[in-house]
Amino acid sequence: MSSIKDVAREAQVSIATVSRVYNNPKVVRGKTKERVYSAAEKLGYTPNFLAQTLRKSIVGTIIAIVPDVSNAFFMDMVRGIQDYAESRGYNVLMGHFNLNNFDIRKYVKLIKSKAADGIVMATGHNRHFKPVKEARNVPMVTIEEEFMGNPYIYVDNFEAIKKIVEYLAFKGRKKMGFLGFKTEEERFEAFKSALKMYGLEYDKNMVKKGEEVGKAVYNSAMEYVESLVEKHKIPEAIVCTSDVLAAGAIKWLIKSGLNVPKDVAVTGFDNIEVAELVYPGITTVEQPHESMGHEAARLLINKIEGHEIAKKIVFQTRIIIRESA
Amino acid sequence: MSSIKDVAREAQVSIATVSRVYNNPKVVRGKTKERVYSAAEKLGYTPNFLAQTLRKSIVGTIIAIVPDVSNAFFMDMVRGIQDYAESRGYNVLMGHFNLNNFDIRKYVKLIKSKAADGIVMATGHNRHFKPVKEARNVPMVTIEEEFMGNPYIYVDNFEAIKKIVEYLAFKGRKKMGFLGFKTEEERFEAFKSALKMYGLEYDKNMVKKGEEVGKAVYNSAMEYVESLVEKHKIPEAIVCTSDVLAAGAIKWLIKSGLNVPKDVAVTGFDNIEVAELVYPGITTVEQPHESMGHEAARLLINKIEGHEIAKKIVFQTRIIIRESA
DNA sequence: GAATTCAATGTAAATGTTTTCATTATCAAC
DNA sequence: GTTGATAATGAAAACATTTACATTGAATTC
Repeated sequence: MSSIKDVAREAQVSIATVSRVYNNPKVVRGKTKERVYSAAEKLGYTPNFLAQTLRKSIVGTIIAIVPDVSNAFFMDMVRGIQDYAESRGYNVLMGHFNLNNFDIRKYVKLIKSKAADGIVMATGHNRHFKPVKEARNVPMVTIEEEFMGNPYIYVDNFEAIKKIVEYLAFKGRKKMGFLGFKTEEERFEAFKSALKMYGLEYDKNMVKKGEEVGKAVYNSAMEYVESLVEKHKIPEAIVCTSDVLAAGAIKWLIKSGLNVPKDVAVTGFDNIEVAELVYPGITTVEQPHESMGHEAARLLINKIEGHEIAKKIVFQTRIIIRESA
Repeated sequence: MSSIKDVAREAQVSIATVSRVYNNPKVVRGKTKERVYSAAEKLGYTPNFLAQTLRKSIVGTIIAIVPDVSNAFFMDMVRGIQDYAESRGYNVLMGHFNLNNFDIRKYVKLIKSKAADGIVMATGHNRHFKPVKEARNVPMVTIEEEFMGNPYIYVDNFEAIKKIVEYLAFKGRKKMGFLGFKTEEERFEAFKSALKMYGLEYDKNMVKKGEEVGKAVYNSAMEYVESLVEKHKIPEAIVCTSDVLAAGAIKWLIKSGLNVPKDVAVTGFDNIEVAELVYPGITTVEQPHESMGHEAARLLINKIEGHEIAKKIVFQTRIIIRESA
């Protein structure tokens, strides 16, 4: 690989001039510029990123940490992050979160060692995650939940679930079940509180909060429906905390000879492709994943570049009505 | 940020010694090491990644380019890439591919400027992608299709589709339709060739090859089924080139009052979560996405580190039988 | 024609490391 | 107490840049 030195020699100028041609072209004479350009072309020169950033001490890379489950949800978010980062000239380094084997210090180290400037974290479990002292001064923005007092992107789960229950109640459904995961407390609380609000009875037998390890999502839905059938406790509606869960529930309900939505209405959460793809289409809560990623990246980059930024950005959800409820 | 210099001063040793403590600890005396460690601790020192790689001229970053559609397929692949890269101490930079707005030169530049060492490319469209002269000497491994003579990871589409048709024929299905995209020529050819092999008739009316721009996947399935119904040309089986297409087809078939698989059998491709999630579960071809990513990363990193590597790695597919066929 | 100004370019320091080579300290053997 | 060998450390070059400061040269003004 040829360096700036080689180009300088070839073009018969100093290295400073070559550097200027790339960083501040207007200060160098047209003719000299020409010489430099053709020398660079001839030698196939590209400025060395490492040396540049070492000198300028601005890296231009952010880390995006998402769970390592293959969910379209996170893929969309990553895309939002990436698109925006790109528009600001930043690169995105992939990080991944694994519930039973995650050490954020690995990523913090990348920041401290100047391999990257900041972190967008969307684990879905920040809340259950101990603060890490090394991460104290690392520019970080989280999605969905707060972490260590950093700015975060928030979706009003409480409001969303409330709207869903309201919709179901409005449609005349009384006995409602809940299918979610242990970590989604806010949504569960919202469910219970909404039931109360609409004068509906809460039945513990119709609730399942799974463990969420690995690919248990599908099994969780299956077990849930099986236990309902076994107990002869069939709700008139099931509120699920994700579209994947809802799809699973629908599948098993149909298999058990029940009709969705006639016998049992089912609602999801996320509005990912699956919600549209299955039959019946899933009535669900839309989360603007891509925009969330977008905003997270925007906050982070602004912070990195020293601007004052918001502490919290709240996104509105809306209900998408399809056939399942 | 404190540098190696600061630590050296604090510990009263030379910078060389500090460096050695981190890179080659056994050559420095225990007591000195102690001094250095506590100085580093006190100053919160982390070696500067940029300076390190500048000096060692080994970067330790690869770029993973995947399409920007939110498909679990690619998410799995990225995970495979990332997991393996991590195990070799490499970071993964996200790149994304957009059919009508993709310029690989952006990524090539990152390599040339030493921001990264190589590229794993999984666009699904390499074949239709013009060679780029700048990319000539860039370490690159592609997935699914060859590109510019680089090593690639291959799945035998021909064989896979053949197996699917064989299975359907074996089940007594005669009139078969095909739903895929224009770019998937190999699978289409395989379909036609397999029909011939089993003495079945090819009916142009039962074929759709969509354009595949953006999120058209779902619509494509809908239009396909609608046109079949309109023409009163209902096949006994439909071979789809992805699970998403299959799910869409199933949904619209059911909506049209047809029974899957009784009236129409439907098969997918990929074996992503959706295949398990919908009802009826989709009979499909399993592609080992994660392993493919894994192998791609392995090849690339070996190439980067100067080892001799394979030109082509072929993965075996297998049929996963569920309810839809 | 000398003085002044300004545009264009060059020199050299600085960024934070690793590593080669040279030097010094330590210790055993005679 | 020398000598020699070896272990531990230091000095400085090298990696590829950017940039503050200095220098040059030409044009402008008087």
